[in-house]
Amino acid sequence: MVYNDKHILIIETAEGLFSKKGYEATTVRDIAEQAGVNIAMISYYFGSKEKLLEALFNHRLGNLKMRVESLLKNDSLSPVQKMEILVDEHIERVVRHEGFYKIILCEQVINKNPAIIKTLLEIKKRNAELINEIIIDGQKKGAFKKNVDVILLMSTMVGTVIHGLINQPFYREYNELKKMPAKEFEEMMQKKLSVHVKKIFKAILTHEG
Amino acid sequence: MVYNDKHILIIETAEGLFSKKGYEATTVRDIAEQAGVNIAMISYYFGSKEKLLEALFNHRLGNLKMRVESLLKNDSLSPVQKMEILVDEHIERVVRHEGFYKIILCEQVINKNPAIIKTLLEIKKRNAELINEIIIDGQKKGAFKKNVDVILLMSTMVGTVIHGLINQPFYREYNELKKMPAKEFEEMMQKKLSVHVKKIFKAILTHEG
DNA sequence: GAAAAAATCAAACGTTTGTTTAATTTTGCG
DNA sequence: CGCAAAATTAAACAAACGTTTGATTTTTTC
Repeated sequence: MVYNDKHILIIETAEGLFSKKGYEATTVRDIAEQAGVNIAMISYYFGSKEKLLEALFNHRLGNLKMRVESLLKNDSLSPVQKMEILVDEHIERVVRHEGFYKIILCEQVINKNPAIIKTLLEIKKRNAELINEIIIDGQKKGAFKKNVDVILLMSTMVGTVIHGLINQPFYREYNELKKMPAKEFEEMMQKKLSVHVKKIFKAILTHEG
Repeated sequence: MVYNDKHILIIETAEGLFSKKGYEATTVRDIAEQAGVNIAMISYYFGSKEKLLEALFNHRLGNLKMRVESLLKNDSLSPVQKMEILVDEHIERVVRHEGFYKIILCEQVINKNPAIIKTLLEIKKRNAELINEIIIDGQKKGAFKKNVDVILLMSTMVGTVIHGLINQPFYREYNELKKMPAKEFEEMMQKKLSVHVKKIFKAILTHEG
């Protein structure tokens, strides 16, 4: 399925509403009004509200050819460097599409749509295998420890980043940063998350000291 | 507000459905049927579906007098020990009420109910201050590093644990543990999470060698 | 430029939603 | 018991939901 401009307008309008109000609480009338299209267009283009959600997942995850996958083959990078790029890549993606990753978070818990479940599972599996390859390479080179739990490592990365973003308003309040401009704060948070997660990865993976 | 047996039956039935299907997708008819009560009882007892959600948050978080708070005053425990107890306490709570913590996860993103937002913010603030006290104590005693980001530390703990639980089915598949009995797997996962998060905490907090 | 296809629209569709009503049963108390 | 309060019920409520219809406009194709 290839989407034209109007498809994408509707999809991304829906994305914004789904992420703010949740999928179920968002009505097709909401979406149509905010996108400036007739209500019937959503069924006309996508078939149903649920198919629209599938289309959103398709739009955001369909061509997810990770830049990162090429660097795996790059022998000039150390396992540690590869891990750092992987972390930054993930953080950048979640920051750029924060709304969508909030939707994923909720739909992972709630959703029973087989197509969406399958998509998410495939991505997780691919990421786990990618990370595992780097880890095994690092272990062979003596840089990484034995007995690394790949899924727990991923859970920490994904969980830390999305919770860091969800906690942003609380972070501002707790650290008395309410006056900081949004843009500046966002960049600071991205940098802090990057340093934080990398530090965790090093602690779990490497024999530092 | 004090809840009788029927209140609690309805609240906990709703909890199960909310956590599986989401708040919006769960109907009061679902709840009434599964709880074995008449549909009108929900409005009669709680006023509305939304008030029922508030009652659930009240029920689970209202008397959340942390066992943990007493140990803070306990001078016979080291800061590291306190942190370990704190981590285990959190994991145990989330494992025991996995459904409820899934609801929190989603409602944090979606919900705009002022009472719920306020409750969650207060708990976060109290937890942050509790953790911060332990950290400051650990720093004074020379056991902990300077410049610890409390909110990021919390985000890692909370995010890792809930994502670990969400990823359980994937964990089983990826690690080929499908045949392991549910009970045994759950205990293993809880133990793994405990070790994993504690390791992270030590790496971020202490000057290990 | 005429015919065909695609896009857009207002209106209506049947369902389902949370909530309320009004009648009835059960409970608690003097 | 007797009576008031609480609990429970089936039925009805209006509102909102996702979707469809059928007419109309716009675009594409030859």
